Amino acid sequence: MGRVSQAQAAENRERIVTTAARLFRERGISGVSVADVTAEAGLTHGGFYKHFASKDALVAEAVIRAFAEQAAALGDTGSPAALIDAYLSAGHRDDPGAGCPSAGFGGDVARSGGGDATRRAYAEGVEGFARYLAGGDRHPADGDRHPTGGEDREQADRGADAGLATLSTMVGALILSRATAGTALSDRILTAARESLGLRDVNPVEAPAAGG
Amino acid sequence: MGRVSQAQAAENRERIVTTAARLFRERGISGVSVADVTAEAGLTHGGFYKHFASKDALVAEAVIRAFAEQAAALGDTGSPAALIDAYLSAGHRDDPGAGCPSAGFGGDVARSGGGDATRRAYAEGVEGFARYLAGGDRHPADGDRHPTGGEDREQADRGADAGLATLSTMVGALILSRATAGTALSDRILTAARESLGLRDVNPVEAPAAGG
DNA sequence: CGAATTAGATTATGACCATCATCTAACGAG
DNA sequence: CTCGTTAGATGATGGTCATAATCTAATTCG
Repeated sequence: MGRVSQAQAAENRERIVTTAARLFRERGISGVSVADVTAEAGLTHGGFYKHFASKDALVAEAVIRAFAEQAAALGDTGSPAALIDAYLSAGHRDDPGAGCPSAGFGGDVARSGGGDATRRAYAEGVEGFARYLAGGDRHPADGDRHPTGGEDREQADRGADAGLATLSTMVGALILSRATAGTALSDRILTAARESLGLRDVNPVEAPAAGG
Repeated sequence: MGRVSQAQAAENRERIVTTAARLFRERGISGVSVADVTAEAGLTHGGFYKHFASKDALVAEAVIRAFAEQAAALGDTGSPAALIDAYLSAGHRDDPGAGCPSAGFGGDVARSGGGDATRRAYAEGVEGFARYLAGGDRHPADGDRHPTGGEDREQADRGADAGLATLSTMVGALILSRATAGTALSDRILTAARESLGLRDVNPVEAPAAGG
């Protein structure tokens, strides 16, 4: 139809980004069309290019949004162990649309899906999440910079690298368990990764979905 | 043009599968058309359906082929440490077409790309590779069955789970490093995973491409 | 040698896609 | 109240895709 209030337009744009962040993680970037996103957001595809310059521009914003959602959810999680517990769960495996963007976008971004802005946003998000996993006190949404001073740089880097290794295990296990979902192997992968990361398997694989 | 000898036809089919196994890993399953594959194999897309029932059927065969190639290459590699060394290298990161199928097909298979036969082939390949990583003496191409007897089942499962955790770290690091290629983070991910898996970093990230 | 077979080329089909031009009606500034 | 602005709908464009029918010529078998 015709026009809509600025507030309504902003809300519509917001809904497009949020919907895209979910759909792209669920079905992959190339598996979701602009029409899919706008339809799911309750619009037609016509007005899309009044809001975004291209599909790639939306992808970049969706990646940023997904990492922001994850960062916000991380604040709610208690210990690192609790995070890993939720991350390596059947719930998280079965709900990629609300799940970890590092895992959900990884394969597509590797094939340069979404363009350069997307790649940069993704790398920043991964680095922030790894820093959080390393026990860094910095909020993961703070960006991609190291502590400016060189004082405890070595210490920070050591921690960051431990975070990157932990993240690799988590992302790899999640992707493998998703790709083998429905087989016995899928649960075994989650359990193996949980034990490898120090979770004595109190409550095995079943657990609620992780925010990221 | 017209017809071709049975030997030539078999060779053409073979080349289609081999080409597909490479292209799908490089650009993703949905990023490669039937015409792309046949053209790269030196044919036109017309005769494709004389060889395969559908694109999905080709995908399933390509997955099987990729895992078979990997299994063959594993025989050449020396120690497990040497394998991990080659796996978590810049060369492997930058050559996905010849690289690990567990990582290369993971994202696409998770979204049910390729159909059920593909998913089954993928799960078998992953399990075989994990068993190899666990130090299992069984050749990874042998399939997906556990030792039939229950005698050392627990021992075997413990080893298998260790293999699954190691594989998760390797696959996750490879995918993350590919998605962040071109940034400093990419190399740091590989290094962190190497150290986490017990490789004292004699020769850092540079190394020849891995067969798997 | 001759006929049935069939690999591969040509061409067509129907579906989908990103992007854009155009239309229209409501919003918001004056 | 009025009119320029613009969100969003409609519809078109040019492209790509998987799949398939048809045609051809070479091969292989009798």
